[in-house]
Amino acid sequence: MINKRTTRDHIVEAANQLFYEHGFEHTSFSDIANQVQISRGNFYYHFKTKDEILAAVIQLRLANTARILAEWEQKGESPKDRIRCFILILVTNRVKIKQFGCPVGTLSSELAKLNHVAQKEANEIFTLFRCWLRTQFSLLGHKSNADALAMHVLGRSQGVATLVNAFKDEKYLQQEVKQLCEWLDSITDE
Amino acid sequence: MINKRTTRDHIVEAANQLFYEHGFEHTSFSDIANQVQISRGNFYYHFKTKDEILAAVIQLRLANTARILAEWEQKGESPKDRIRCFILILVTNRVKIKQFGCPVGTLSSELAKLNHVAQKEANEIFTLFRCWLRTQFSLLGHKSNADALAMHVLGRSQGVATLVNAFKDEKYLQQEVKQLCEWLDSITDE
DNA sequence: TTTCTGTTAGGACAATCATCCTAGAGAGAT
DNA sequence: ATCTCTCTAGGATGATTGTCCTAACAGAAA
Repeated sequence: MINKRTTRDHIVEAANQLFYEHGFEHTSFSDIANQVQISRGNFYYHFKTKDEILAAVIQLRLANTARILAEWEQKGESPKDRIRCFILILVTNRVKIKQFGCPVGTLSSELAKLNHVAQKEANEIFTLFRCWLRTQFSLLGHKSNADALAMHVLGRSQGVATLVNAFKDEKYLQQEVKQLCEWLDSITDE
Repeated sequence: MINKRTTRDHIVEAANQLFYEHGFEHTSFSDIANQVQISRGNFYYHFKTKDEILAAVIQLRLANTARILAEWEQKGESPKDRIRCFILILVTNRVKIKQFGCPVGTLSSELAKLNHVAQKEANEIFTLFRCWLRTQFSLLGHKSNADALAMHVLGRSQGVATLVNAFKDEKYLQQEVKQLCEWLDSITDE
């Protein structure tokens, strides 16, 4: 029972990484099986279809995201600090973003093109960030337009991730992060 | 010669559309052949490999982009008007963006994940916009940071396109476009 | 007519894909 | 030892992929 869970976890973790680095469609059963060092037959025992793996990967990402947001909730003293934590993931994950873009945004747009059933679930990851940011902006006193501000920050991050991925320009990333932080300052202390 | 809409052109146009709507990898030879109503054999006469079609599609997009930028150059009276033209493509193409995202950004990130050889050529489309915007900001008197401003507008647009595609929220799009235009005003008249 | 050249159709090819199946290993219980 | 159950391995399946081949067609040139 314990052994089953670990193998399954290994599969989901490998799929999570490969879906991010090579895309959902460009990742095959064999790719994942090779990464985990198990046979394709064993693989099938744990997941009947590719969509099942995708669903599991999305669940994993949702859980990881929720965990990170909870951590920020504790770490950041003020709502402003917490929002800064969000902005700074661009810096923290810059190496991977340069190579593969934002995991949330790229999965979302890939599934949109495939017209995939899991599209909605994948976008829930966006929604987690959105709601969390909205809460922080509300706490900052921007109750009336908290959602718009949340979407704004989310969009700015997405844009930066896309262009950093295209141009591999770290200076641009730093510049935009700085600008975003300044924007955050400008709407908080008045 | 005058009305020379050759089979080859039809193929490239169909591929251009399908690559945008379903992605490069998820579009097969058969898909394109079906769309153009020709046989796969005829197809092969015009393009030996899938990468050749991709290269042709990118060339088509580069030409189309250059044409549009030239049009804006003539239509827009001031550099500011021209930059506004760029910002407003989000509104003009909002229906397609909602469904499939930005054609430039999504192709770029897909090819990045595939580690495709045509990655660089695809990013040239971004570069066309970037250089054109840079020129406009230079003409506006922002010579020293024209490139940063160009990248900023480009990034904001990309972010909006990604989130509109995910959330299908047209009100958010309108709001961000308005904000971008206001930002443009704020850095021009002082 | 015959010949040549550019174009088309349709099938063949090996490779790869997601999926499915069966045999068996290993451990624990009886 | 036998039985049972979870887990694993590896091959088979049929569909689809990108790629390639060859025969036939059309129109112009000879």
